[in-house]
Amino acid sequence: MSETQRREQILDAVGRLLGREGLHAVTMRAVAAEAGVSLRLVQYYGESKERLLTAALERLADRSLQRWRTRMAVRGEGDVSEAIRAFFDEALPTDEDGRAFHRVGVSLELLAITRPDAATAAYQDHLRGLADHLAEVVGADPRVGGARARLIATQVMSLAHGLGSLLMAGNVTRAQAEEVVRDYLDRLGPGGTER
Amino acid sequence: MSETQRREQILDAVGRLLGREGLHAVTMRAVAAEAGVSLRLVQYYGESKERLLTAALERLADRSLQRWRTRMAVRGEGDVSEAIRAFFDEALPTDEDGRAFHRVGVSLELLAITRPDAATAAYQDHLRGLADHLAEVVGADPRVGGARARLIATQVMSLAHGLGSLLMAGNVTRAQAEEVVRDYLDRLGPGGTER
DNA sequence: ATCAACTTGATACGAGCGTATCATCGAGGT
DNA sequence: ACCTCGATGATACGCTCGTATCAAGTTGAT
Repeated sequence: MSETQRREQILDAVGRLLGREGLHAVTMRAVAAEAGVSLRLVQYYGESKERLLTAALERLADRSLQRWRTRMAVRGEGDVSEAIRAFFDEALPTDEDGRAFHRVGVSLELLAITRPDAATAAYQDHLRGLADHLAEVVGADPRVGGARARLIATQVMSLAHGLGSLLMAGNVTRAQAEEVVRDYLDRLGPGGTER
Repeated sequence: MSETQRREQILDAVGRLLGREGLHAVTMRAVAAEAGVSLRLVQYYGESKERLLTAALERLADRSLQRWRTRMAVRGEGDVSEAIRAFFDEALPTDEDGRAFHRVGVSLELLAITRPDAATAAYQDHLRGLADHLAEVVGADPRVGGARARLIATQVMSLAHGLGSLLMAGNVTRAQAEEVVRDYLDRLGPGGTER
């Protein structure tokens, strides 16, 4: 097995643990068991727990961004509000995959908030990448200015993040969340450009 | 020193630790040091770490809700969008207190998400209490129906939570956050009732 | 004053953590 | 064929964690 394959095998295990049980479940030994390798191998490729976590989080952030990018690319043109709706659809934790991703996100957020870590950089990179791309999609509509596209992107990301949290906590149902999104989009205007 | 004073002294120490350094910093020994008491006392009043954490989180949640309640009460009547603006003002982590509270919130969220804990109940209670009160304030306007008030409350809470995360991560500036809020309120309509 | 019940402190214990050590394996260049 | 060096496994070390234990101190009713 090649070095990069080994590395991916281990980083994937970290990702699965994060998604399934959260940050506290990620120990070197748990990663080894999840990946089906020895503890020594996790040390060998991960170097240290901090490096391992950072690498895994960067990988996950990259992946999510890329997944979102390809989804948008395949969708092609279309209404801006349609694109935003697709973003919500992708971002809200409605299935187990989405919930796992949300757990990863909250873990990363907590890490970034409470430690002057390298995780901070990973989190910021991820947010910036997402915001950039979303602003680009919104700004593709000629009726929307660049600065306004950025604002809407921030607003949409915020709403999606917060709504995701309420959804995960069981504080709102999926139907209620969808209604909130629909209402937001309605008020944004059919072209996403009103005001 | 009375029993309840002791209890508060210790729970406050937990709260300070959570706000300053996050969930991972809360150990029985760290709580003891922060409260200036012996480890044994923390055990004695906290019973166990899980109970201690749960009690501290419930206390913090209650407090924040109460603070928000009194703030709204003192404000008295006024425009609905004015009340929502005040909510954002209170909820967004713009000063160190607000940031500490946000750290507590994320800690609680992660706990609620990754463990079938008692923390889950505390988190849900807090969210529900906040949503109830916010919906009540919004619904006080005769132009807003009850169901719609609930929807707006959910939307506002989501936006505030998500925007707070972006703010904490340094992904948006305070000015940008305020602009996003202003834009949202503008689109909501002067009476908070449009559509 | 006495005794019982509750408080407080010092210390110990077992478990799990991240990390380090050391020996063995296996493939590739010479 | 040999030798070298990265890859892998088994095991150990030191630390911190939550919790338990035991003794001493304190308080209040009688």
